[in-house]
Amino acid sequence: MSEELAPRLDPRAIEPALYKAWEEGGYFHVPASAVSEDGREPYVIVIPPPNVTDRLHVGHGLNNTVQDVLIRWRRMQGRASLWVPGTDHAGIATQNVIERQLAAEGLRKDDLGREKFVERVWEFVGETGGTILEQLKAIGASCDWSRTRFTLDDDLQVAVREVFVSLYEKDLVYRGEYIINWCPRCLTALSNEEAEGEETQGSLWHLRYPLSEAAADAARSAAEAGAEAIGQLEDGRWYLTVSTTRPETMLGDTGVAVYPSDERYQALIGADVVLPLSGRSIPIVADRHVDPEFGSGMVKVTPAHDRNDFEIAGRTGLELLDVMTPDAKMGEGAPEAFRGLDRFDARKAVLAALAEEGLVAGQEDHTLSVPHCYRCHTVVEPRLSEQWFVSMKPLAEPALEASRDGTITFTPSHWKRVYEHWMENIQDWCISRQLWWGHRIPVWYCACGEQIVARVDPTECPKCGSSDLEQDPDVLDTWFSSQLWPFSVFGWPKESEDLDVFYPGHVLSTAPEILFFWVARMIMMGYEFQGETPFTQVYLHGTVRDMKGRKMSKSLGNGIDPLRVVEEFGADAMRYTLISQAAVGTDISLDHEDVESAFANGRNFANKIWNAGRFALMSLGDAPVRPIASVADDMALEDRWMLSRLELAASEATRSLERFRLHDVAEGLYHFFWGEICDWYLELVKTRLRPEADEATREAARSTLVTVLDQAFRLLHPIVPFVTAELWSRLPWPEGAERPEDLIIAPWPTADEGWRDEDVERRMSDFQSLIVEVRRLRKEYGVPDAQRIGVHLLGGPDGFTDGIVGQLAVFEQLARVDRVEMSAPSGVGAHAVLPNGGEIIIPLEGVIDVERERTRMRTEIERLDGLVMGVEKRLANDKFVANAPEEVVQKERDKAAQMGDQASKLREKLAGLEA
RNA sequence: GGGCGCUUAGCUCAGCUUGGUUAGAGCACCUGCCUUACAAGCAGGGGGUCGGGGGUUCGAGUCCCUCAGCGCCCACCA
Repeated sequence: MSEELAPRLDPRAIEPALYKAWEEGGYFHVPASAVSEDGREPYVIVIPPPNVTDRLHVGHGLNNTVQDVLIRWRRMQGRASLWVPGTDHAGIATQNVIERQLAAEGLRKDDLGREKFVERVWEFVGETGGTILEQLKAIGASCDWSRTRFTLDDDLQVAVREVFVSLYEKDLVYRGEYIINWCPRCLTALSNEEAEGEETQGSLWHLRYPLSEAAADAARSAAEAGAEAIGQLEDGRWYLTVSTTRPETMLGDTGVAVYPSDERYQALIGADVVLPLSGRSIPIVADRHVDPEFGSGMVKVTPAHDRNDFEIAGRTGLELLDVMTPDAKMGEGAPEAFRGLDRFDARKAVLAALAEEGLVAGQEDHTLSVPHCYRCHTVVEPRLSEQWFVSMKPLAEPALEASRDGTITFTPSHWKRVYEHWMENIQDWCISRQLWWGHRIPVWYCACGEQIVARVDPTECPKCGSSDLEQDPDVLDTWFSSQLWPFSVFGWPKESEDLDVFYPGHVLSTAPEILFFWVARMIMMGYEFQGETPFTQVYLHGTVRDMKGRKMSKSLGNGIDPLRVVEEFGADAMRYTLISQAAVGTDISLDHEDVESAFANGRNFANKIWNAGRFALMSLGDAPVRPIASVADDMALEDRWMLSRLELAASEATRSLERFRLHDVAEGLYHFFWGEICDWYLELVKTRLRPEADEATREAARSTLVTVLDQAFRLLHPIVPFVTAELWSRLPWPEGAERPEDLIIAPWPTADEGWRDEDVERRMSDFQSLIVEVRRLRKEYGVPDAQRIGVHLLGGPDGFTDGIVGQLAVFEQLARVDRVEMSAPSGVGAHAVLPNGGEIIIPLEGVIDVERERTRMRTEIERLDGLVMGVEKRLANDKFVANAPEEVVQKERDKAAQMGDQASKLREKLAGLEA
């Protein structure tokens, strides 16, 4: 502590150097031997790998701060605390970025060809990939960087193949032609999770389909029987009515369905309909999927463009007719007049053509959920297509059980139900993607018809011996590789000490958005391939939103750049601000238009810590510090109080961390440091620390101060690592005590020193209320700050006034008092009664407005009387006394007595004033 | 259509699991202070019928029912 510290914290001056020192000190690196040889208990978090192309946004800031807080805390607890970093190749997202780049150059991906395109992506990823990991360092993330992985690394590719082939061998991966979600812009299949429904205001059109001549009699009798959906056109033809929200799909209709036992239409089952615009004859079939209560009770069936219709066709044998091209234009199967039209133009054209023929029966407003591509937001088109799927039901069983039996816990707990509901209703997962960037599907096709699914690229067909094999052109859904992340990062399927030691991990921290995409699938894969869960605690934090409650996003332009926040206010300020708002289960809102005030709280706190540390270091000086135990006899009330509060703060912080109550940890420590250490302790010991103070009392204060700051910095370190580390390293150290090498590994306070002392806390509380009351009276009567006053103290519990005598010096300083007397003053004065019954009277002849003082006292008496009355009413209630716990009743009695006492003292005083 | 969550000070939110001091915090606001750690600060203060209604209870912000408003998730009603 030789150099002067700046009066204002400059994070840029300390943060980069500290981070570098930690990294070089090897504190982030955890080899397997740390566990296997040292016997330390592991604590493992595997990072949710951000997309390689990502830049750090405030959501990452929050998620990674949460993880870092947990990792740093456990590290200080002596755990082998490992945080594995890495990035995800993010199939569609990354491919889209490159495609946009190409578009800017006037190119399309086909101009390059697959190989060149993939090369180009690798090049891009090589240049910018991992930028986000570098950015994580700026916020202080203490990852084991030596373990950084990428989901497309060679050995992770081995893992992906092993899983695909192994699932195939277990009949859990299959290929088939089904209706899948198709993005006509990305030109790829999507999983159900990747098709995000969005409430949209659309229309429901009612269309008339003419029936064949042969069905006329059946139609007439149905109409006469009251079937409203059946009618007669002007030209005499009979028609039926169907409804749709997507009229263009009618071009692909291959049937009309009714509920099997729907009496209205029994006669029509088997009859033909003449599909308008196409002129094709399509049959009326019976299928249980139809809800006879809805609409006309008749449904147009478009098997190639609707999932339900596809299933109806499967049951009834209706034809599949694809009328669209991959980019969602009307195609081959559609009547010539419509070919080449975009689906939405075709919708208008179809409606116009139908209207011309008098076949549009009506249109009504209809809100429906329209699926959009989660990457490019294009409306997803259900499409008949041959794809690879994972059969999920068998995989879900152990993953569901793990939640039910509590092996895995969710914080906040309500996500447990959401997770279980999804698992219970799980659908098969479409995993093939018509993209170039990703894990290529390890399947080869031979001209002889053989399909080869292999871990290693085959050179010849095992059936016909041909070497003319073609690999499946598709890649796997990006989540197929990220679901293996908790064990693929440790080298699986190779056996390794890392895997033995660090799997399973402990906490998975992420946003709820990817609960199904990722978290659920990791759990399933963990059970399938490791036989146990990949982690036991799932912590789902809130979303960062702007002041209007909108999610922060690039497209809305309402984001906050966390690197700018770090640059301007420091990583500590950002971390504290985010964590202090991260109450379990709630979103965080920050004002993107006023970043300074959004992070002011964190910045101010970091600065407060800095200044308190600066003051302490200056006051402590270089002289040796005595061990805390050796100064116990010389301690003042505030020293004992401070140590007692320290122990309370430590145990509360630990308890909150264990329950992921990070918001409580942050606020609790904020209050402890600012409200107790700074506002009270430092003020109380200021004079005792001066060189001219009595040696014994000075040394007791010095030892206590060093102890409390050392411990407070440890408690604060996980949240605000930089400012605490900088100050901690400069703290003088008690003689004979062992000094940890760095704050980052200093043992976490255990709060078991036996410093808690309720009597001390109560006495201190009396003393604090005395000071606050004097200050309040001074203010109330307008006594200038500079003016010293005299104070008379009366009454209070036994020992109260004696205690004050011991604290006279600080009392005089903190309350700006120059005389304290234990007697009643002769003249009038400002009067107050303390909670413990003690009375304060400040003689202020000439200053006091007697009338005002009376009014004030009357108001106070009234307030107290009201309270006492309430309490007495409760005490008079036999049921209360009988039912309430003993201590509650006792508290009420004490309260009544205490307030009654205060009131009567005021009354006495008031009488005196009035006389 | 199901499921879940939210509604507490001007703003953002704690507190509800396990009912029991006079309901808290940060920011904002008002007043006085550049008191040699800190004006990004210090000291003091104002501000809430805990969304409406009903119920259980000696006692409800907390538990139950109900209504209203907001939000999220899931779902194949054409």
